[in-house]
Amino acid sequence: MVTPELLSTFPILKPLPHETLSQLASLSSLRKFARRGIVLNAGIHEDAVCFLFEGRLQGVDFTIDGREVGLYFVEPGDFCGELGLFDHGTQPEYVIALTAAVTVFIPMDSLRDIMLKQPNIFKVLGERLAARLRQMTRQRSLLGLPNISQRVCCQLWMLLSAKEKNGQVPSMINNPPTHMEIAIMLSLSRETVTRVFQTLQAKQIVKRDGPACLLINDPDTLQALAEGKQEL
Amino acid sequence: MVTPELLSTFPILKPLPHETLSQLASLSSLRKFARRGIVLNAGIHEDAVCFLFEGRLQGVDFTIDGREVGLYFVEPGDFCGELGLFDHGTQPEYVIALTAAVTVFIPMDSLRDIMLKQPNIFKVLGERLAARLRQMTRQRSLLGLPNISQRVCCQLWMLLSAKEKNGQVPSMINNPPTHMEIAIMLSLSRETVTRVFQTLQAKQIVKRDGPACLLINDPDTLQALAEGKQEL
DNA sequence: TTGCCTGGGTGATTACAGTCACACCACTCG
DNA sequence: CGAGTGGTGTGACTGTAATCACCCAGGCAA
Repeated sequence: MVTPELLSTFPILKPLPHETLSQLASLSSLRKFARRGIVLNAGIHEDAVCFLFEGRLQGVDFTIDGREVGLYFVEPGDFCGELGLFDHGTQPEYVIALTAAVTVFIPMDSLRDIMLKQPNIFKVLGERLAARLRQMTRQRSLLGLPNISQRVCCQLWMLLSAKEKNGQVPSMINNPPTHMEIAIMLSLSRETVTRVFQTLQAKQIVKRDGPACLLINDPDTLQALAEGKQEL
Repeated sequence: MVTPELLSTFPILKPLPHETLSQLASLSSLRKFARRGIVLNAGIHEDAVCFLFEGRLQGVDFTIDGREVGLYFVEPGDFCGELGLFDHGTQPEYVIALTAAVTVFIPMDSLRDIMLKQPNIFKVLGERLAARLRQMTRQRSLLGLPNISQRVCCQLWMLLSAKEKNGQVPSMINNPPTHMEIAIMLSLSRETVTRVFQTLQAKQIVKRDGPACLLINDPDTLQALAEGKQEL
């Protein structure tokens, strides 16, 4: 079902010897999810790490009063649910499928064994953890912004890749998050996000190009807005 | 200046052989900070990890518009600035002293060497990173709460130790954060925090016991408020 | 003693984001 | 085909937290 070749498409597993990959592959399982499917459950000991092959996932938490909170996105080639590798703890947040998704579940125990034996893998996993922490810190400081349109613009700006920021390629966001998804990432209401987008479109700063693409016409202005140098 | 004995008071360093500790100690330096002193700078490659011996530190970030954002506290025996150990990156957030503080700075390179040689230390550091990630996730979901008093109560609840929550010891918070410090952790204004505290005091749920201690008279009600089961 | 600073307390005012209520459009799936 | 659904667009209304302005008490230094 899962081949070593499939596993080696994931950057983090690529350096592993073929033999190890074969072994891992035999233990892993391919799992598909429909849109809105629950990939990982919060609060329980998930026994596998989830590698994303196709689609888009999102880590979400819920406040005590049941409100959804968006934490991060998972893109193809990336993985999630790895925290238990380090501390044997429970999965801290839910992971849901934003689109139909194809994933590979690799048993956590096996992966942990490999990680402890292969310092380079351990190292890469540590780096990943560090990166996630950095990302959360950035996201947290976003939430501190009192100006709401700035918050939205900042989030939009963070969704752009480094390349696009340099103007090396025309800026666009493929399969952009829905207004609702942006809203829960920023602790805003959906309507508020819609209204900000309306203004951005009216000012020709962004433009919808079909439902699956958002063109950023004027990245410079967007950046200025994100940095609070300009008012919307 | 720094003795191996001093280093071994830190739980994470305790398991290290005396020889290693001596070596580390000779490379480390003792640094004292006044209240409001900057312990670690954001955005630069800090070349040491900071271990806290006495006092209380706080990780803070700043939004683009200069607003302060409280991230986490560091208590004696704990450390901060360890992210670079994993990814050689820059320090993501500032760390400032909330009170006068005594710290030991251990060079990051030496610590990284030790960590890579001693898997058990690597493991503990990984656990720490995981714990911080979990804590940030909890804090993030706090910020999603639309009801402001609930947010404050939830934060207060998180500041209580597990023991105190079980009612094994009388609940109190020593050297509680100032209203301002709570405000920046929750993205609120100082006045709003004060008003919530006023209400809590009027309802005998909490009580000031001098400037250095906050008594929690009624932990159960506090918990109910934090969980939104009760309105303030 | 007199400042001076920090932390806390309080009212009046106001901006503004949430909420609710709809309408609209593009789908897809029986 | 129509029904249903998910994403979006918009107005009216309202609650509420930020802001501003001020006061007070305690600690500390000169």
